[in-house]
Amino acid sequence: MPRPREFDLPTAVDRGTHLLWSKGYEATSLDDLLLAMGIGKSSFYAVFRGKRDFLFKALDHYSDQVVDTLFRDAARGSARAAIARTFESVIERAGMEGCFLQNCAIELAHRDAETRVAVRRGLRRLEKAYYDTVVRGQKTGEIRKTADALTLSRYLTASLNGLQTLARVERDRNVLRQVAQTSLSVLK
Amino acid sequence: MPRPREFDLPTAVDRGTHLLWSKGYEATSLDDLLLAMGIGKSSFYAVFRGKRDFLFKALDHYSDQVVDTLFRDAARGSARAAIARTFESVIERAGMEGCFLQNCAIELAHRDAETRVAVRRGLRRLEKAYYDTVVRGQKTGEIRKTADALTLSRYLTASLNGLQTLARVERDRNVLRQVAQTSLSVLK
DNA sequence: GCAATTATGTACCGTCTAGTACAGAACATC
DNA sequence: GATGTTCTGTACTAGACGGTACATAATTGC
Repeated sequence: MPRPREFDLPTAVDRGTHLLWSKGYEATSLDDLLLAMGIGKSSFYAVFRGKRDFLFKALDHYSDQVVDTLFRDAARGSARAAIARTFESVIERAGMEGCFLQNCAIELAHRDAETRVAVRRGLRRLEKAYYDTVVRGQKTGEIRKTADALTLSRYLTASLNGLQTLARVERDRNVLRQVAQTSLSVLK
Repeated sequence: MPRPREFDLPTAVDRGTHLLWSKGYEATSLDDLLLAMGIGKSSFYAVFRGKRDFLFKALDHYSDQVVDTLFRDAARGSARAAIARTFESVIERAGMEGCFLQNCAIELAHRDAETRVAVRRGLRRLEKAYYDTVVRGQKTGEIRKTADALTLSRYLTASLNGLQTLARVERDRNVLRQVAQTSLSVLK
């Protein structure tokens, strides 16, 4: 009975997410968003309550993906190397759009409780991925056992975000690598 | 001959800076800005070329102040304690407006070259303050001499920004303190 | 008090904003 | 092919946006 929608919703969400991610929430107009998603206004409002509502969907969508991307193949091989790879991938993308979670944390979280919750949920997932890897590294002896795994995972999450900030203005990848190396030296 | 302006320019700049700092550039309208600064449009455009021009003035103004504030009395007493105090003052202001330099780095730096330059200049000042303190600490033996002072100062700048990000969504100050302590453990 | 000069308030410009209303097109069922 | 349902393009709203133009008010030197 119902006519099926013409566009692919996951694809549209993915495209819209990337736009909010790279341009920021306030700087992105609804028309920008629709153009990037490749859909019309009516279709958009048929699925989402508005721009703000879409932001939460985008944050969830991003959170789903980022951990998978950063921690691909993290379960095998060296735990320290897996963690180092997450830092390296930030360095590779220096000067680009950064981390959507951090962007929203900085732009919106201090004045919007709902966004704060969504960002926190995403950062917790990242923290959890670090935690699992740290625990594994502590078992194999790669990572010192004198430090609390939970604290270390939070420290790594914060350090990654610090590196992201620096990567916005610092183009010299060797500088970023030295900073990353210093951050990771805590694990030894 | 010329009629003197009615408002105090430094005060107006300071107020405007604080608004851009707390609300973000895109989310702040020119009218918001004028209201906060307590001046009219004509007066504003008589002094600044526009909203964007004011941003640069605000960034410079902020950069002048933030280092002074964070490193007040940093030259005397323990160097490690002075650095720890900068982290502590971030923790005290958890959930608030964060660091204007980081905010602009995240919101604007990747798509605006001029802002990037202004932010980098500000972060370099912070880095320099850390550098001086680290060098002093290394002389007194408080901070290990095996690490390069310049790298350490960059690491501290990045770590402070990482803590700022976490402080946007994490209200538990003990968690933030543990992360800060882990960051500072690199100095030993 | 007068003229010269400059700061300021206000009205205005065209453009863009998020969001709504609605007509018509496209599909599934029968 | 008719009918009912849903999707989608377009026109529209009311207001906000950054920025400009200009008349008026306020101060100075004389």
